[in-house]
Formats: sequence, C-alpha cells, structure tokens
Amino acid sequence: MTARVESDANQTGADRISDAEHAVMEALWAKSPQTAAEVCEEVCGQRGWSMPTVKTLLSRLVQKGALATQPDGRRFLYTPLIARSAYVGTESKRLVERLFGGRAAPLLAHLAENEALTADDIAEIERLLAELKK
Amino acid sequence: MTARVESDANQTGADRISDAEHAVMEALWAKSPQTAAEVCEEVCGQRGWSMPTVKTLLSRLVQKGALATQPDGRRFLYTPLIARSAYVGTESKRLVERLFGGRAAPLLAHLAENEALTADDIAEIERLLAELKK
DNA sequence: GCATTCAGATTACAAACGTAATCGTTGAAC
DNA sequence: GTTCAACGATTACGTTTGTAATCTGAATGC
Repeated sequence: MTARVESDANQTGADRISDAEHAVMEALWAKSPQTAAEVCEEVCGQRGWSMPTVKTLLSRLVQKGALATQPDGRRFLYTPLIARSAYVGTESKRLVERLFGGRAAPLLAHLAENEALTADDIAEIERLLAELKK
Repeated sequence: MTARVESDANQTGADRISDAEHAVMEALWAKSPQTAAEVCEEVCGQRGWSMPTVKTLLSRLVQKGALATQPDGRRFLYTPLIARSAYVGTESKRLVERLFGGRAAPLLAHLAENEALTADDIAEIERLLAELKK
C-alpha cells in the first residue's frame, strides 16, 4: 500500500492526463457521474476501444487524482475532480508557452494563416476583445 | 537497411515530435545547420541533458524525417526538414481541435480568463483581425 | 445453496519516450 | 605507425501510454 503522492487533485499541473485519458475525461465532463459501462458506451465506439481499456483508463485517472469514485451498489460512479476549464486552461497555456514564448497573439496569427479561423470565430473574438477592454 | 517509411518530411502530421525532441528542433530552428555539439551547447544546459541524450534525439529526429544531415568532415550538420511554422501550425490546430471543438474563439476566451493575454497581445490581436478583414 | 455473471483489480505487453552508457570507426597528433 | 580523441551508431533501460486479457469477489437467478 505504498501511499503514493496523491493529492494535487485540483491542480491541473498534477499528474499529466494522457491523450487517451483525456477522451475519458471528456465523457465525464459532458455528464457525470457515470459508470464505467456508461463511459464506454460513449467512447468505445468513437475510439474503437473495448471495455477493459476504458476500465484501465478510469483507474489510472483515479490514481492520478483526476477522478473520484463513489460506490453505487457493486459498481462505481466516476466524477471529475478537476474542472474541464482548469484542464483546458493549463493545456492552452502550456502550448502558448512552448510554442509562442507565452505570447498569445502569435498563436492567433498562426490559426489565422492555417485557415483555422472562421468568420464566426473572428466576429466572436472581436466581441471578446471588446469585453476585455471594458 | 530496412528502408523505413521515410518521406512525410514536410507534413508535420508525419511522425509526431516528442517534447524532448521539440527542444532540439527549437535549437535548430533558431540556427541551422548545426553540429550535435553545438546543439548540445544550447540545450544541454537548459534541460540538464548530456551529449548522448542530444545525439539520441537528433538520430530519432532524422529517422522521423524531421531533420536532414549533411556530412561535414567526420561529423554531421543537422538542418530542419520541417518548418517551424508548419509544426507550430499543426500543433496549435491539434489543441484547438482537441479542446475547443476546432473553434479558436473559446481558446482566446480561456487565455483571456487565465490572464494569459497581455494588453500588448490584445492590441496585436486587434491589428491581426483588422488585417484579416481587409 | 450453488452456478453464473458482472464489477473492479491485477497483470500483460508492445510501442514511445526520456535519458544515457558503450561500441566501433576514423581522423589527428605525435 | 600507433595512440587518442571525437564522432555517429548501437544498445540499454526504466517509465508512460495504449490497449487489452485474466483474475477475483460479490450479487443474482434459480
């Protein structure tokens, strides 16, 4: 029972969530709590996974302190312990840090060049900026 | 001489560049061509790596088609085969895809919330948007 | 009560990654 | 010519990740 580090549940900077794990988190962010079977129903199709795979990912996420379990009869209900917004926030920041020296503007520039910006996006961003300046 | 897949040199979507590898790429994007020793001089300090580590990373990047080598006497000069802008572009897109359903605006919103946007950034983004609309 | 089934837990295993030591070769110094 | 140092190449090895099979214990049907 080697009492691992645990804690760090809310800090997104905690144990890194892998790509596959992220898919599971998304399912639970969309709706929680859910059982393993329910999560599988959502992701197994999309990613071509089998039940055991989802179980493994869920367990790892619990170990990492990203999910909480609450017993429901003989199975578990899983609930995110870290907020999606926190995760998304740190992930975004990481990227901006790594690729753009922490400046967000060049990111936007790149998205623009790569046609990753729709007209709607542009409009919305302008709204956001207006908000920010108020 | 098992002629691997190779090719896919310019497609950033090729073999994924890992985090450690990325550090090496940055050094070469900053200045190229460079020898292994020169690259090490730049990154070994920052990341606490030793020469062999850099050599390994360089080799893997060559295997992945991300770097080209040109012999210079008895050593190699390494040059990026994929452009930084391409790499940065796909990486950004990946993130936006994964976390924001492909929409860039929510990304910006998050950066804003997390104080990741400086006043300068905002100004610059506005300039960019103005450009885009022209 | 006993077999079946269905959860989670444990174990597995290959690929990728991070980090590096060692090997083999070859030019350079003497 | 022989030794040495400096390269790249090969090998190594623990960890993380992706993906899953198997085990174990308990609820459930009969």
